[in-house]
Amino acid sequence: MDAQRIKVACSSCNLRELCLPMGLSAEEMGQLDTLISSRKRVKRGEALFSVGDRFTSLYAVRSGFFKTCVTTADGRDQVTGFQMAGEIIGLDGIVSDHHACDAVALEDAEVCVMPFNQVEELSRQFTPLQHHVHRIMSREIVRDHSVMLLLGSMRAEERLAAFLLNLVQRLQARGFSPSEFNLRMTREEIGSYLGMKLETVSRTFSKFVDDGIIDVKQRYVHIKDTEALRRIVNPQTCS
Amino acid sequence: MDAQRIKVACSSCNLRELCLPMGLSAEEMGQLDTLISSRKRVKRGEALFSVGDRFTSLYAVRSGFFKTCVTTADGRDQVTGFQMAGEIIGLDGIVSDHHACDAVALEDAEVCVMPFNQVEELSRQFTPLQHHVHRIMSREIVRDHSVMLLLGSMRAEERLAAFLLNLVQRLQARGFSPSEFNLRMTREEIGSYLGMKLETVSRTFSKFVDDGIIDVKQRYVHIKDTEALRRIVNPQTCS
DNA sequence: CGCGATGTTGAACATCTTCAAACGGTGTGG
DNA sequence: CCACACCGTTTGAAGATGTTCAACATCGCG
Repeated sequence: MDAQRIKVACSSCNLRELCLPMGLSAEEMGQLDTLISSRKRVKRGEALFSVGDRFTSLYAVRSGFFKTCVTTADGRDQVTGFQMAGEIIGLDGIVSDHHACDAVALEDAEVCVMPFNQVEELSRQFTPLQHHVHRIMSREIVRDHSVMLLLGSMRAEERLAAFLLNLVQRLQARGFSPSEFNLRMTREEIGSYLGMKLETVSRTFSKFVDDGIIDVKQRYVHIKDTEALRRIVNPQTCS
Repeated sequence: MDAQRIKVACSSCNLRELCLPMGLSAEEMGQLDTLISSRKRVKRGEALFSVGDRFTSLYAVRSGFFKTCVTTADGRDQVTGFQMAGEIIGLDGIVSDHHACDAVALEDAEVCVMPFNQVEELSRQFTPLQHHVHRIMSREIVRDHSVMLLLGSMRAEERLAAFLLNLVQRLQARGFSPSEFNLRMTREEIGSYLGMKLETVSRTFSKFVDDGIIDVKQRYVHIKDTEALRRIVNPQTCS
C-alpha cells in the first residue's frame, strides 16, 4: 500500500549475490536496474499478499523474514516456507493471476517489488535473466519436493534436525554464524511447516538439548554439534 | 535412447487442450510445432530420467503414466507426483542442469521431447509461450504446496480421499469416467506419495468400501459417493 | 507490574506403523 | 495345462510415535 518511489538498483544492492541477479556479470546486472520500480515495507504480522489477491508482482526480500502458508476450507493451515533476505516470494500467483497463498512478515520487513509483466518483458530481451527466472522457479520446485520428502517419510527428530540444518545453512550464506541464531517463528509455525504439533516441536527441542546437541532458550538456538544433527537426518549414511 | 524422428505437431495433437499449447489460438499453436523435435517411448518400469542425469529437455506425457520420486541418502524414497497425458515432466532439472528426481513409467508410455534451450529461445520470440511456461512452473509450485498441506495436516482418510478426488478430476478432464478407473500405481507408491505405509493405504481403502463410498477390486476403483469423499476432505465445510 | 502470548512438560489417548500370516492374481516352466 | 513361485494386497495384533488436553512457566509489552 505504501510503495515507495525510491531509487533502487540491483547493481548496488548488497544482496545481489543471493538474490535475482545472482551469477550475472556487472553489466548484465545493470540491465536489471530498471526492473525494481519500488520497495515496500511490511510490518510484523502484516500480509504482503493474501490468498485471492490479484497477482501483479514478484517480491525479493530485502530485509526481514516471511512465512507463506496455505489454508484448508476448514481452517487448518500449512506453512509452505520461510523466506529470508534475497529470496523471492510470489511465484504461486503466476498460474491463475491470483495468489494461492498468504505471505506474512514475521518481523518488520522490506521487499523489492518486481512487476511481473516487466520481468517477462525484460526476460525476452535479456537471455540471462530469462534463464535466471526459470532457475528460480525450478529451485522452488526442487525445494518443495524435498519438503515433501521431509513430511512424507521423516520422523519428528529428523524433521526438526533437517529444518535447523537448512536454516543455518541459509543464514551462513548470508554471513551469519553457522552455529547460533534467533528463530523468527513460533513453535506453532515451525510445527505447521514440519507437519507436527507445537508440543512435539517443543519436546523435540528439549530432547536435542538433553542430548547435548543444541542449547535453546526460547527463540535463541545454539547448535553445539552440527554433525549430530546430520546423523539424525541421515541415520545410515553418516558414520 | 530411441528418440524417434517422427513428424509431430502440437497443432494436430489431440492433447493440445491439456498440454503445453493449452489456451493458445490455432495460429499461435503453429509456432510450437517446431518445438517438439522427437518423441520417446518408455517401457513400464523404465526411467525417463534419473537423479543426476544431465538436464536437456522437458517432456510432455503423450500416453502412459509416470511417477516422479526423490530419495534420501539412506534409501527411503518419496513419490512427489504422478503424471498423466498432457502433463509436463522435468522442471526439476532446470535449476542445476541436472535432474533432481527420478521419472519412472508406471506403464508403457510415450513422451514428446522438448529441448529446453529451444523452449527458452521460442519463449523469447513468442510471448504467449513465455507466459505459458511460467504458468506451468507456477502451477507445479501451487500443486506442491497443496501436497504439503495434505502431508502436513491431513489424516489418512483425508489424504486418500483427496488423492482419489484429484485423480478422478484429472481423468475426467481427459474424457474418462468420473466414477471409475484403474489405478496405475501400487499401494506402496500411493503410500509413498501420501506419506503413509502401504498397509494403511490398504486399510483405508477397505474402510471406504465398508462405508459404501467406493468399490475396490485390486487396482480397479469405482467411486459410488463422490460427495462422501468431499466431506471426508473438508470435514467442516460440507454439510 | 500484570496481562496475554508463547513455550514447556506430563499423562492419557488416538493414530499409524510394524511384524506376521494368509490370500489372490499373473506369469513361467515343466 | 497345471503347478508353482512371486509380487502385490489384505487383515490382525502388538507396539511406537505423535496428539490432545491440561497445568504451569516464562517472556515481552503496555
